[in-house]
Amino acid sequence: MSTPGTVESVVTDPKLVGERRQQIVSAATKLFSEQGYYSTTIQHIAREAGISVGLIYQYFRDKDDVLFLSLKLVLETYENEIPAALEGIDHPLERLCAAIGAYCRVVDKLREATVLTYRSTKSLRADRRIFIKDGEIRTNRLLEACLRACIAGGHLRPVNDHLLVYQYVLFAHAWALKQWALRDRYSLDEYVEEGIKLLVEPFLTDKGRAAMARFKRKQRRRD
Amino acid sequence: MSTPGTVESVVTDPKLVGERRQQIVSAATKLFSEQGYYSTTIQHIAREAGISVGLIYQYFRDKDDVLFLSLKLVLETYENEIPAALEGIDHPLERLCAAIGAYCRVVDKLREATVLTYRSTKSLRADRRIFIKDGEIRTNRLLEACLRACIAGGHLRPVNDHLLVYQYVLFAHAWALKQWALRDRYSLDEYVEEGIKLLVEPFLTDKGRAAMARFKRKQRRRD
DNA sequence: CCCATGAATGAATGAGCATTCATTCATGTC
DNA sequence: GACATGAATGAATGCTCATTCATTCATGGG
Repeated sequence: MSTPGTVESVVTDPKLVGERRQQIVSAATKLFSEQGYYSTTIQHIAREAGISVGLIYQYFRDKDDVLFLSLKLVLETYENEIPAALEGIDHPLERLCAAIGAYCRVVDKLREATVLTYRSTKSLRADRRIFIKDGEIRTNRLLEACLRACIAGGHLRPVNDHLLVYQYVLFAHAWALKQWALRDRYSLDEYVEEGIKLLVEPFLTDKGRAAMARFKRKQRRRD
Repeated sequence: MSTPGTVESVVTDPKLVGERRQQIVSAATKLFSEQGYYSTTIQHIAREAGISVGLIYQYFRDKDDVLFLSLKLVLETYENEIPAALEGIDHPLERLCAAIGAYCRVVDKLREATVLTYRSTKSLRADRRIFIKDGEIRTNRLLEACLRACIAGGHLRPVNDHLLVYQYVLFAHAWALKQWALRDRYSLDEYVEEGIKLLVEPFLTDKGRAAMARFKRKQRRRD
């Protein structure tokens, strides 16, 4: 029982389980994000979700389970939305920029919850912590693939792709982590644009620079 | 009473206060880092420090106070060690690289405690949280000054210095935050070197590139 | 209409832990 | 050596939760 990625429920109807858990996790994520894991009580969560305390224990074994599914949901959103944003984009460079932009936009949407992953991953049981980290690695790979394609296509000069991807990730996360310092200096779009100037453009080859200029013109026409 | 940056003590002898607090904070930092703030009890801290529970309350008003001084110590270490590492270095570029290297080295030394600042700053009372953030801003300014000097001296081309400094900070913090992913790929020195390749070298002017080459030769001779 | 089954409730339990404080200890002073 | 002062102790207090479970509610089939 209790494989790392799974959470057990007393209730059997899968549809109901899905709905109730969604309801509980959504309330929990809000409260965990605002006040942290330990300051949030099961009674708070129940009130916020509009259900009784006991009901939570019909759908989760314990509080750790609730945190786990909350964090898992955040990571899954990353894993879903970034590929979705790349849909239909062909040029490697454009894909890379889109991926960075998408990452930042997801972080923006899940600002509080992203901070939560930094604050609370360590509060999880060890096996689940690893599970969550794997999710992060999977997301990184999405970016890494975009970056590698740019290098392979000769649009970016060869660089330490592994580390550069980390910089992209950190750049996106910073939008949530350092919100207090960035918020009143940049809009989200400006932030992304400046990020690309710092973390993509310096590595462009001549070929890449030409392609990039084309996109920028195209984009300006779209605005 | 209780100005944000101060902590009150029942004990009056300043020397004793300094020693005991050091002893308590050191134990607390260790435990907070390992298990988090809420899972660490005052009784744990007392045992780890080899003193009684009651004594902690002679030197700290409450548990929040202990966390606060722990975090404050980390920030102060940053603020002290980075300038110390720049001592006697004149060339702006060399200062910038030294500052980045020093930052990474402090993070390495305080690896667990640095993670703690991310996990637990929000557990502090609001006014103290601001105090801690100010400390971070002050540290950033150290780096910003180095970076600006490089630009002013024509060694780096003009860039968004504010954001680039954040990338430096994140790069250093990542050494602690993403330890599990970086540890077995890079030694600390390699990490710093690769960081400079990604976050400094791309912005070098011709003049800067020449200067950089000189330092590298000098450094190789030193090894 | 009567049961059986699964869902939902929320008061009660009990463990854990921050904080207090009555007491003891160490020292310096006269 | 008696006293005063400040340090140190750790058992006791009281509060805050996670978790349980006896009970109630809703439904659907017979």
